[in-house]
Amino acid sequence: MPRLSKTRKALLNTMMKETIFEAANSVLCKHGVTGTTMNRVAEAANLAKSSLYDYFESKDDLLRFFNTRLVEPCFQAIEAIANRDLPGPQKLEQILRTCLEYAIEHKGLIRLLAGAEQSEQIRKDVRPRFLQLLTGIFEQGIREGSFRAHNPAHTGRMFHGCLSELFELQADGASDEEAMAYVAVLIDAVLNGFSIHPELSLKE
Amino acid sequence: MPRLSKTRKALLNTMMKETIFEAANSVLCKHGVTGTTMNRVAEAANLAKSSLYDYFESKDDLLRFFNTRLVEPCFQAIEAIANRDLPGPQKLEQILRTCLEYAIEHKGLIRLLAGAEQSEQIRKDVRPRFLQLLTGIFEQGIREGSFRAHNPAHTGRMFHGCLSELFELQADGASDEEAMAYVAVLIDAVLNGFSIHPELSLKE
Amino acid sequence: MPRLSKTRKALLNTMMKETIFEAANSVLCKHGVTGTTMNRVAEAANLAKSSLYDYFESKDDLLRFFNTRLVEPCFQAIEAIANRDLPGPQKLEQILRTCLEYAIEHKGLIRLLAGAEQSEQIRKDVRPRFLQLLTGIFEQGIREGSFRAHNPAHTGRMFHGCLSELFELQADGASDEEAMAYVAVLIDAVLNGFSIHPELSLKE
Amino acid sequence: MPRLSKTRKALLNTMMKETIFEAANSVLCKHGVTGTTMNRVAEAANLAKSSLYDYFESKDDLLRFFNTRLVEPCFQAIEAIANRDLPGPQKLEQILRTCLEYAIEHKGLIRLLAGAEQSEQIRKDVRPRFLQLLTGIFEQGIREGSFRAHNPAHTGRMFHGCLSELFELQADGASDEEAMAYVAVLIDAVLNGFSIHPELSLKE
DNA sequence: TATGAATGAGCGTTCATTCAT
DNA sequence: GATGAATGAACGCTCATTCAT
Repeated sequence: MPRLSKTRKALLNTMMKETIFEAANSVLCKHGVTGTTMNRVAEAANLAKSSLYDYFESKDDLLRFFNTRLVEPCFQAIEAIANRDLPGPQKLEQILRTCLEYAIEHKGLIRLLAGAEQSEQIRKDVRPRFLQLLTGIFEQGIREGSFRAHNPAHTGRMFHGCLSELFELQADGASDEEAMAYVAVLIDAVLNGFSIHPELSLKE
Repeated sequence: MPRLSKTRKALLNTMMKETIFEAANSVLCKHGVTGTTMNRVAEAANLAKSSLYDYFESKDDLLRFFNTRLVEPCFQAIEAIANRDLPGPQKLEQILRTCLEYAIEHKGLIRLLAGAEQSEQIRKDVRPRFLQLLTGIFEQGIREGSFRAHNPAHTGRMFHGCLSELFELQADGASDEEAMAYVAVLIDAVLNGFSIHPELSLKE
Repeated sequence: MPRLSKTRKALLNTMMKETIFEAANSVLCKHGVTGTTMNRVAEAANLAKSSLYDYFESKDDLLRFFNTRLVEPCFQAIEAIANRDLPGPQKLEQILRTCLEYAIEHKGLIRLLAGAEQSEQIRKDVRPRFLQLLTGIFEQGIREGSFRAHNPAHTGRMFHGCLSELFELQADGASDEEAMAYVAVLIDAVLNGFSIHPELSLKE
Repeated sequence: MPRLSKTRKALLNTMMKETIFEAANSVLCKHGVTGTTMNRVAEAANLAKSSLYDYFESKDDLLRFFNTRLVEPCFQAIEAIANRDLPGPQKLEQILRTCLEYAIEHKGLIRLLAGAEQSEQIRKDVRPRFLQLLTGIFEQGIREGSFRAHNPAHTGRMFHGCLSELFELQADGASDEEAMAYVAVLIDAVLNGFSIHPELSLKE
């Protein structure tokens, strides 16, 4: 039964990675990125420190796994939305809702993405791609005539900032309801702006 | 002459703190928060490492001083704007411009406020106060009839997110011109929204 | 059938040791003594790391096996030469040629015997016996009247030093031809000395 | 008195380096190059491990200090001899005597140079230079008509091998008298060869 | 007052070895 | 008999902090 054994082996390996990942996740939630040391992860996983290295090549590798498991799926869901045949504003709305779902489900994600101590790795990987994606949506919105002709890189960035605050909000311990309310306001503000009679507000 | 000597002492102490702060600031700009070690600060200040402890109780204390010297003045300038007798939208605009000026002038501030390595301490101190202040402005704006009646805590948060991106932008190495352009778009978007005919876009 | 099974067992055991040895040898050639880790050996042998311990008590034991398989045969060939009925100079010549052959054939031997990372174990085992053997040959040579009446322990040691350089030369990456040339010079020098009119060179 | 203080400082620093060096030297003698760990050195020096790094940048730096303090002076003395206006054979003789002196005085040198566990660093630095130097002397000797026209790189190498054995001899715990005797034999052998009537010994 | 010297806890990583299955 | 999982000790190194002078 070498096939079975191989399968089993792979499965066990995957489960251990998962266990360690969860341990690391809990450490991350408690101590932040900087405080996530191999020592603490090992302790949380009830393993010898050296055993971590049987499943992750290095600390970097372990952190990269957070990308794979938390950030990347979320980002890909976002990317899928961006590629749909939808008007820009609705894309933004759906992206927001997706982020909300992820943030509610995976609390660890928040530590990773909230400003305080983002993993350098993740920042470098994801941030530019995300900004570019948002820029694209704003470009589309402008083309469609639904958005004003602002520099889309800048409006994209603004939207990104508002989105980050969603994670911050949750990192601050807000309830899921608050997070949902925040998203609702954000959606409305994107579509309708903050201001009443906006085109007049500055001139008068 | 105990009084004079006391005064002199206090003055000297203040000057030394200043010297060390500047040294630390230069280190911060070059190496980031994590890279700001007591060793490097001492070297930059031309002082023995142990002498730093005569003026700052700990590294944390030193970092908190950045709050006092960089973040706090900026925040107080913002607070002053918030307390002026101005319509909400204009307050936001002036706050933005103030932040821009500070960020351009004090590059160390950026390292402190942006990205992966923000000082946890500073976050905890400033963030809630800032959010509250922005909330107040949005409340005022709603009262004045210039802003829609969104939950002002949420719109404040959104604005904060957009503002954070200003620091991120600069941490990414953007030119001052780009930063200015971003601020201009942000001001316009706050006032006029992203969308065209916003009040219709959702209904149709 | 205990006897048969015992025989078979012993045979299998021997074969496994051989397999592991060959794997270790290839690792040794590639990575040197220090770089020969149990992990690498196991990988090269296509065995679990722990299985190595079924055949060798410890890493030291494994390294000692190199003695048995590489060094010892070479040494015994040398010993055989020493025991032949030959004049001393010719014994030395044949020993040299034998060493050359071994070194050319078994590159692992070189890693074991040359340079910075010689196996301490092997040194301790082989060196004194080799020195003694060479001493014996020089004694014989003196008795026969072919060598000057130097302290044979010392001349033996000198010869050993020259021989070591053969391995060093190869460890430095010299071609087989160079190694042969070195041996040729060494033979000639032993027989004829470095100097011309040697017996006069000091007196004049 | 800044000048005095600076001098004192430098002196103390030098003395500490010396202390650590001696501690490291004792560790080296006891445990060999591989066994010379920062832990052991610190313990031998009665210092915290981290304090070693106040005087040496790294373990490599510490080992390089052995070069500076033990190997290099010896090598430079040898180099000076090589550059004197002397016939080749006498150069070799003087080099031998110099090595003997050094080896008698600095027992730590022996662990560094004897084959068992030479420092890789030192090997790479010194060995080729030494071989080249010896080659030069043999070239000169051939030119002068005192040495046979062997490939001088090879005879140089042979001489180097004989010299190495001097250090080995001492590492084996031989008395200074034995070492001297070895050198005497080596000198005589270089000048007069091992063999009697050498030019005939092979032909007949 | 200022400092040089020293420290201890902790970091990420490696590796020979053990043991239940 | 062979293995995967796990371990503990040690490695080189960093850094905030302390203390006698």
